[in-house]
Amino acid sequence: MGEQDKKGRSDQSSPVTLADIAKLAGVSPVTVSRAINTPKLVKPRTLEAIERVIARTGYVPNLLAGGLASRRTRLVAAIVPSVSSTIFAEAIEGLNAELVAEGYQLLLGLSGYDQQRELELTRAILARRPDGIILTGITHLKETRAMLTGAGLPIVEIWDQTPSPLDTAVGFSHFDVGALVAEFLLAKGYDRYAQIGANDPRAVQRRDGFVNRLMDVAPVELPDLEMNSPSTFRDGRQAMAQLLDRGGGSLAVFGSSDVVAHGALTEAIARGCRIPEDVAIVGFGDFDFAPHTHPPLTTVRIDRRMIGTQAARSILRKLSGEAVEPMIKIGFEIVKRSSA
Amino acid sequence: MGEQDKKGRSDQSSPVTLADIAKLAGVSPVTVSRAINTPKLVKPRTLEAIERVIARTGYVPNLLAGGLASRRTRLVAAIVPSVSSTIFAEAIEGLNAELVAEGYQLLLGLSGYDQQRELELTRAILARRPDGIILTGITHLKETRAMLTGAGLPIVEIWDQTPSPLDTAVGFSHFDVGALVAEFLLAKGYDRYAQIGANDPRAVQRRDGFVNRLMDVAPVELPDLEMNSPSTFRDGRQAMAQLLDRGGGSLAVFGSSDVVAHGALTEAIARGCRIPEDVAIVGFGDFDFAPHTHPPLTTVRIDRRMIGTQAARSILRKLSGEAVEPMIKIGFEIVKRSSA
DNA sequence: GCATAAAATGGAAGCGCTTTCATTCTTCGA
DNA sequence: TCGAAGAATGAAAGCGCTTCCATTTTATGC
Repeated sequence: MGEQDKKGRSDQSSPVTLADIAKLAGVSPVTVSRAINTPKLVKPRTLEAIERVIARTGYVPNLLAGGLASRRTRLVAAIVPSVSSTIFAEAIEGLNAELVAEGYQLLLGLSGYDQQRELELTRAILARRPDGIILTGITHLKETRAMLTGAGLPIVEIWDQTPSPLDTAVGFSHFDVGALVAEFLLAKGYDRYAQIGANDPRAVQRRDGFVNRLMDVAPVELPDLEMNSPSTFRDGRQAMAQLLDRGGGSLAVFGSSDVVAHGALTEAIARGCRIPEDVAIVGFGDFDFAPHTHPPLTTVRIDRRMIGTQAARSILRKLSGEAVEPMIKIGFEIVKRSSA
Repeated sequence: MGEQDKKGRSDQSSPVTLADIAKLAGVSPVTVSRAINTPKLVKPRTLEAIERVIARTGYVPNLLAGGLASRRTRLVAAIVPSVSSTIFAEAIEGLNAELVAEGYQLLLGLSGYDQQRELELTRAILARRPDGIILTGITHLKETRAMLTGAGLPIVEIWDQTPSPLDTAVGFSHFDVGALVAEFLLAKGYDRYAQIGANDPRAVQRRDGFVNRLMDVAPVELPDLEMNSPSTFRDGRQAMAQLLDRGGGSLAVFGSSDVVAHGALTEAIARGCRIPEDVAIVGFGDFDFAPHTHPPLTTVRIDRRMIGTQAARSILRKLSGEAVEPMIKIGFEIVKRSSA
């Protein structure tokens, strides 16, 4: 079992077509099509006969042909930076669950935080005529935007908030997250405030919100390091080392993700700092490990999965002709543990 | 910008077709097709003219039509249990990178460790006529196997090892992993040996290998808990609690994943056990957090990404008519840290 | 300058399905 | 028993591309 012809002939792939089923069942192709797509339009007796033939032959409809003819592919595409980061993975899971329940399939694109790649992916994806597309973030290349709006399909931008989405957006204000964390830390009172973070647009927004809120209180220190997204444990550790080397009083740090915050935390501990008296750290994302770091990490929680769920619903609703609000907000909250 | 017609008319989606381009460029459709797919068959002058028209009109080829006609979709599907577990996410990333480089797209299916869902996904996926398909594991429903072999496309089963793959497999022996861990723990000498794990086929294989190797030395204890995959931190903690409650001497535990091992470790620490004198723990997967647990987790490392990479290569090679060895083995090794 | 091979191009058919729109069966009230 | 309305079914066309083959153009050698 399982010998695979190497591309040679005898490759009858799916020899059985809808026409074959029709012939075997003694009906016309249209009827078979209806039996599959709109069974209630077919007389029970006929339906049963057709289903029997389908089962017997192992017929698998060709959705390429179907999609070409009907202009509906039941395919929804999503472009995310990465999937090995829990943050996007869970959104994908939520998205997928919702889509599958409605008979849609997920076409995945990974952009690696690269807008040029996002553009190429968009082109490749649009070529498959998905019924809808989901993008991460609200900053895209001009060409990407043009291509997308020209394609005339439902679009959802996730993970961020904007008054002017391409079509629809599901997310929250990263600026507000930064401000909230600043507020939180401010209430506890530290001598120094710093931010450690990556350079993707959303992380930058969080930093800006943080900096902005602290503007009148203290300058926010930034480590002198180039940190590309996704930032790593090592990044966090190095950044913290730098901050600590500068000396000064008690330090409050906002990390652009739990990963980087965990690195920072580890460095602080390694240097014997007392947490959170000498050094306080707040992360972002509430990753799985956050409750289990030493000490447990205070962080910002977002319902990641819900982002995917809502994105799917937006698309699905649009496809069924319902109106959808252009901006769906997702909540966030600080989860207080021991690191701050 | 961005108003989305609600399914109404005026939905000319992609108004421009290959025929339009042909007309505008003053050539026949065939020539445009060649300009896109096999540019070297077209005279430079003509090519340039066509490309200009394409750029000007923003033409995006319809791959549904293309795939239908050519019987090649440049689509590769992958079914994995989940994507929010790093373990599969990284394989997906590796897979995707390799595919994209060759102009292929990834169609993703999430089975949630459910074979019935795997079957449904397989059917839905096959309907899109992918050029190849990747499945997780080597145990599938009879119907799934039948459908797959009948479809006549390259198949790769990943994450496990087998002498009789459906077509090709990329992975390693989970049984051997279990045996290796047993060996490792045995060398250190403990009074009791236990395994904590999930119930997916691969986790079970790891347990069996572990149990088998220890057979002549000591009975391997198992907690009395139902643990569905993916097993959780909480599962690990509870399981360890149970094992510790039973009393007895020093204990060596093999967890079916780093997550569950981390939970176990945490419980042991919470009870004041000395690690690794009183309790030793070995995980599986070498997840990102493994070096950062307290104490750092000893575990089994696999090149997860490479599994994806090799899977993609297998498919790609098959598609280009090259021969591919039916079983590609991926190495694994114990990463010794402080927990064992 | 001409025959010949090679390079470019085009015509026709068809991939496997769905969409009108038309036709044939049923059902049911009068 | 008949006719009308509704339920089932079917015929034909076409979705947008590629394939196969034939035809035209260009380059090459003598």
